[in-house]
Amino acid sequence: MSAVPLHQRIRDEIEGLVRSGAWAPGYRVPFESELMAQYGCSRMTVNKAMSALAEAGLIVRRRRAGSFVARPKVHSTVLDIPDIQAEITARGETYAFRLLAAERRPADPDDGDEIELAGEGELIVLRGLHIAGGRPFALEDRLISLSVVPEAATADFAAEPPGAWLLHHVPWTEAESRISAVGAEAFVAELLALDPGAALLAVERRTWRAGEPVTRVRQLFPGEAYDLVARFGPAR
Amino acid sequence: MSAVPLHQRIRDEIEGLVRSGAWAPGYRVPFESELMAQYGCSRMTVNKAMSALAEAGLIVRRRRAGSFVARPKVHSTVLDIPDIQAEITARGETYAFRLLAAERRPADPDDGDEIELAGEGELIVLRGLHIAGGRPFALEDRLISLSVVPEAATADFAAEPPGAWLLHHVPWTEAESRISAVGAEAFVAELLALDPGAALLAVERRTWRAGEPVTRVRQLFPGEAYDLVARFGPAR
DNA sequence: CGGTTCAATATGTATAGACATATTCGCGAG
DNA sequence: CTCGCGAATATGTCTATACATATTGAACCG
Repeated sequence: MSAVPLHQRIRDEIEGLVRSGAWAPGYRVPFESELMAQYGCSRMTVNKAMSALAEAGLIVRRRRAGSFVARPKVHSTVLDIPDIQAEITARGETYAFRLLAAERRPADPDDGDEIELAGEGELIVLRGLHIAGGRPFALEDRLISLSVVPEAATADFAAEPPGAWLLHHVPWTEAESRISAVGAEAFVAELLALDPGAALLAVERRTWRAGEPVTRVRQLFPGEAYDLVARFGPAR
Repeated sequence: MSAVPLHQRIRDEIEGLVRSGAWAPGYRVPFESELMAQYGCSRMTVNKAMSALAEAGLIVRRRRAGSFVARPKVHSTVLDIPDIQAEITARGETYAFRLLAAERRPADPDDGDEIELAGEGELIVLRGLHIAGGRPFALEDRLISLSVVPEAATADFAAEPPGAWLLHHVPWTEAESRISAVGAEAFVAELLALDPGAALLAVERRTWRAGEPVTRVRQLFPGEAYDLVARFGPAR
């Protein structure tokens, strides 16, 4: 009853192994000859699957060396506000992250976001301030699921901001962003050194890895300070 | 000196014909057998090119019938705020567009945006208000290049808002969006029925077709009224 | 010891042929 | 005239084979 063509099945299985993290970036995917043996098919069939994965950017192929799980480009998924730190230093400004609060605890049973992330397990709950050129640049509130990302328990988010840390440690995620504009509440205005009511760009992003919720972040940017740029067109 | 493989060349040439609009949506692409003859190669080579185009969503293939230039899904390019009208009616609210100003003229020689769009030719310059459920929803300022889209000269933008009209008449575009938050100026606040200084979501989008600039639009949304949602992940 | 050459190897491209499958068209029966 | 069925057709999948090309590692030589 397999209406699924073989090259598709090979492709899907490898894609699953990559996206789930079972094969980390840099891992050497089996050679075409090995996959031929494993699936009992011809090289062209394996090749079709692997070429498609390479075109999709999940693997990188090198003659004579083999095929490897790609290291996702930091800028991969457009608009992701990929890495505020990288963004700022690329502009030539100094960057700092001030961790305002950090705790580890189970989900608040009244908070849907927290329950979705933590399940029965625990969360990391963070608040921090991104600082560019000495001036406040963004306020960030973040939740991280410890059941999906146990390594987060021992990460030092004062040294490496959580966004950057997650990008480096949890590749191949999917994300959904909601973007809106809000006026600054009093305590936010104070933290960002703005007048109360000033226009802020609000970004809320939720991220999954192979269907498992990884993190949820809310970021507030002074409206004038940040332009979110998204470009759509031919990938190559 | 063609380091370009043949299947890639076939793919690129067809992609160019589609993206430039030379082959409109619905056009029947030559059969594999015809392309075999045209390029003097085997069917597998043609097939590789066509399969890739199909996967990229540029063409649709139907057994026995042939291959056709795809009709781009309105929602294709994420985050494009594709069609405000469609968005609003999908929510079950009534939609209206009030055209506040429309003119046709050469580019202002002091305005870079206008010159880029018009070149030596003329522009359509529009201002309009999107209205949802009887209340102002967005203010839109738009430029359209008449040299790239001559049909725009005879379009009735009071009947069909310019965003929707362009989506239906100029497929296969690329776009770049800049998103920020601003406080409402007095005249904007009045048009949108808000207090001056209220937080607005500002979207500026520029669109190209095969490298030619098509349109540039600035839209202002009441921050609380609109959530821009962008989702990133497996395309299929 | 350093550098060059060369052969081994994994992927890249292309071919010809075969059979499967979905869809359409036309023909013939009712 | 309509319905159903079968033949024609374009794409979908897969095989076996061949040669090209980039890269690596090791043998070889100065």
